[in-house]
Amino acid sequence: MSDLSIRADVLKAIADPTRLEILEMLSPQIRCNCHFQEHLDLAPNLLSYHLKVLRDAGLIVGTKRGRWVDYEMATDARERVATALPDGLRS
Amino acid sequence: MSDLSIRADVLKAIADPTRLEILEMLSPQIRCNCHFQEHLDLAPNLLSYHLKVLRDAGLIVGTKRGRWVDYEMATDARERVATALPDGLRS
DNA sequence: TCGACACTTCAACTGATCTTGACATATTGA
DNA sequence: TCAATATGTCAAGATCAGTTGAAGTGTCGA
Repeated sequence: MSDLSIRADVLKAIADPTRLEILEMLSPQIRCNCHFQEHLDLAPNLLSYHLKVLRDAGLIVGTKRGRWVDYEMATDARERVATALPDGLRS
Repeated sequence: MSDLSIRADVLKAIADPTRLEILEMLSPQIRCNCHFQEHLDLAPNLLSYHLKVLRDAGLIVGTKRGRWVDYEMATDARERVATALPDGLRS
């Protein structure tokens, strides 16, 4: 996997309206899956899919708590995104 | 078109290895299409397609110069991307 | 231990995006 | 003007991501 592909994958993970909304909700709070469920008119399995894309990209981390899962932004999420962006577009 | 979709579209435009490479080449130089042609082992029409995606997203601007086209980063490209990013991931 | 609940995984479908090849346009130099 | 060059457009096919419904896993309380 080339460096460029990895960077593209991180950006692809963010480049979706639903996932943008999830990420907004996680800045800077920790949220349980059920919170998204309530606010995002989305089938539970579809929500699970989008969370998995964000997890796989290393942008969020999920922690099981009983029968729930809490999600939070990964500590290096911001850095990951900054690295993925092309030089001239980093703010 | 919702705000989230627009933001997602800007990010989608960047979220591709070829287009990331094009954007790198444009930071901060102006390049003619032929420059990409030389450095990006890509069919000319395919290159044209990727440049169009970036143009449509408002991230680059093309200027005809004789039979060539010069491309440069749009002046507000950085701002566009910063706006598209979710709150917690802006650097 | 059983059923309900929260969440995830899987396989199939659909629509979007990427890629290709053929063709179109516009500019330059012979 | 004509051929060559640089770039762009179009339509078709291939590939990938999002969505759906059904089935699976693990946890809790009765």
